[in-house]
Amino acid sequence: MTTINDVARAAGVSPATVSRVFNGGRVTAERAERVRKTAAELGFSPNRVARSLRMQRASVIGLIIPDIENPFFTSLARGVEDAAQQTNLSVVLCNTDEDVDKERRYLEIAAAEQMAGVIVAAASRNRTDLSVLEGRGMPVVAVDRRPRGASVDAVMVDNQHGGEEATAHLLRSGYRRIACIAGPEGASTSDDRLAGYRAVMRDHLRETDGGALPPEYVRHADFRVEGGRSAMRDLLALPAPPDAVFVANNLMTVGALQALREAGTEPPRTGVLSFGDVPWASLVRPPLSTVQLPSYDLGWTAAGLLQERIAGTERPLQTVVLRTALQVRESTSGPGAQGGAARD
Amino acid sequence: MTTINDVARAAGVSPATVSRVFNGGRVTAERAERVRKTAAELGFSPNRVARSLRMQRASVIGLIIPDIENPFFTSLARGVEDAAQQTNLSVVLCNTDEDVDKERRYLEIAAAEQMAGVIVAAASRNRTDLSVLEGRGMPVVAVDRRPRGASVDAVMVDNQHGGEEATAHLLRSGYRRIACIAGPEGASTSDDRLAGYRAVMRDHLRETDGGALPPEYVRHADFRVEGGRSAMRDLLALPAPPDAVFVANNLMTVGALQALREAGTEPPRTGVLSFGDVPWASLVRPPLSTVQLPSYDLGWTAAGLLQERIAGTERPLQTVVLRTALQVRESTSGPGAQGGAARD
DNA sequence: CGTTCGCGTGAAATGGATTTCAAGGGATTT
DNA sequence: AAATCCCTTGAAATCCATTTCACGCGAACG
Repeated sequence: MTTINDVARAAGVSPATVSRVFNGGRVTAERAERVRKTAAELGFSPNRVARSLRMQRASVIGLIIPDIENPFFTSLARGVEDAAQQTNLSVVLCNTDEDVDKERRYLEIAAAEQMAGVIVAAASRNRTDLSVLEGRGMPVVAVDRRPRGASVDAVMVDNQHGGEEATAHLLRSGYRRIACIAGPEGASTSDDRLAGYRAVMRDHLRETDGGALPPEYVRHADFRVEGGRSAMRDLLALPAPPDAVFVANNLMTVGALQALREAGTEPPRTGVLSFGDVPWASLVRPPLSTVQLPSYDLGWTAAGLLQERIAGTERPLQTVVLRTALQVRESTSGPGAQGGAARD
Repeated sequence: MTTINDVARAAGVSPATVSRVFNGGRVTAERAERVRKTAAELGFSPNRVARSLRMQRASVIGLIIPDIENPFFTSLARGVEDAAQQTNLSVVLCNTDEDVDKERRYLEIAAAEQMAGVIVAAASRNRTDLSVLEGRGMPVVAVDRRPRGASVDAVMVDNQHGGEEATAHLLRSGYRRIACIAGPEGASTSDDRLAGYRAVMRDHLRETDGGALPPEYVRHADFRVEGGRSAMRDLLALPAPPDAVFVANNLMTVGALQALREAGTEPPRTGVLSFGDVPWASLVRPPLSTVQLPSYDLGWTAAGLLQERIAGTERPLQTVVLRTALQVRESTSGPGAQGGAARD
């Protein structure tokens, strides 16, 4: 491998000068040209490891996500990548598999590799511990979930608003007995969505004198396919089953749809509104309305904040909240569309 | 940050001894214990950057894939990751977006970061150039596609066999006019699958005196959703449209299904067999049979080969070919199942 | 004309771990 | 008792780019 010294010798200058040529130091034009030419001839590219060691910082940022197979996170990753490319930072992706231990290992690696910064979608709000990084003063941005007690910039989704939007849409479509399959209790991503659902339902019931929200209409599951499926089964087994359901994440929606199919009451007979885009939603028949998460923008924005920090800005900690967007996909929506026909 | 020197001073030994304690050198038990204790107290962990610089090799392997949003590659990534974890190598993922330039940048980064090795699913068989890595003697394993002219270990899928299996299954299910939506001409992953299709169809037609395979039954598309959709539309517009189609990758299958839905001839009226698992296939109604790609094992095997190379084995270059597995998912399969009923 | 300022330059220090080499000490062999 | 050997240990070299510091030269200024 050709080093900076080889280039220096060949060009008849000192290594310092070569370094300056590549890093914007002051060098006379004539020399700079000579160095560049020699470097090109020798196929020199600076050794990033040596540079990182000296600079105490690598030109790599870490992106730590809990589930690489969830399209939400891959789309987020694309956002980060595209934003990072603008400053010549490269992104390395680490998949924690929702495992706090695995996550800790990756956080340690990020620290030990002296990455320029880390964007982390925490595996757990309680148990994820960012102190390894904070202790070293490493720039960190949390996305989607902000670990408790962490003093970091964050980019979040307006989950409550999304929950409201989703529930309101189901009401508008004519459904009335609307249930909710929420995520794990205590997870803020789930609690906020649920709060949005509750708020809209409460208002609606008050206006229509509809009584109270049946407590059994709220189920907690684990954000996974299986959990959504069994929660939906439970709901369908109720004496007064719901005519629609707001599902708090995409994977559980897949499960809920499976349960509905088994029971033969698929949408639009039973309304389904998913929080988060269901992968390949176009394949689902009929098409499903969803609350779209701004996953790409989440990543893009987080990368932006991180780069500001890396550049050394001193602005106070910042939390950016991005809104969801309702995507209506039903051609003929509402319980009447098929339900009515079935009654004939 | 506490360094190896801090530990050495605190423990009253030389840095060399501390290094030996952590890297399996010979140190008397009593001293080793003291060093370990001091290191723990000081919270010392070796600086990976410095280590990489000295060792001329990082403890990281690069995994370069063309599309992080394709479940095939994410599953492959999981395989690599799980295998790598066993030797304390960490995996960094780079997404090339099927873009040869972006890929080249990542290859250069891998070289400059002195990664221990690279697993690459090439963006292009012709234009991907691994010489940056080969020049430095860096261990490389190709997965899924082997770039032309590269002297590297490889792990491939038995694409021809998969194509045969798929086509034979459609025949067994009772379909006769079977078309094929292949990938881009020249891509080996596509050509081999197509070859499998052709071989089985030729045999079948010969046996049944069915004449020649209509050339218009073979369409080439781009391995993407849109391509699959328009290819399927073209097929349906033929004077004698096929009654089944073998689609050469998962994304095009999604497109083909969309086109079939538009035309109202969804499976099983028109048979569909996808090469590669269709994501969330359980949502598709009715369930789809697929040729399962051993994506996870592809990754796992590649990581194994890579680790052998990293360890310095001298065995000759090796290509491992993994077989596909037909996954039958139809409950009532074949054109008669619904087609017959419709005729009544 | 002498001083100051600014700029370009190279020598050398720096970052932190690994590894070679030589030396020292204890045990074993002759 | 002397010679040999093996094992442990630390000093110092090494990996390579960046950056500080000091020097020297030419221009500008008093």
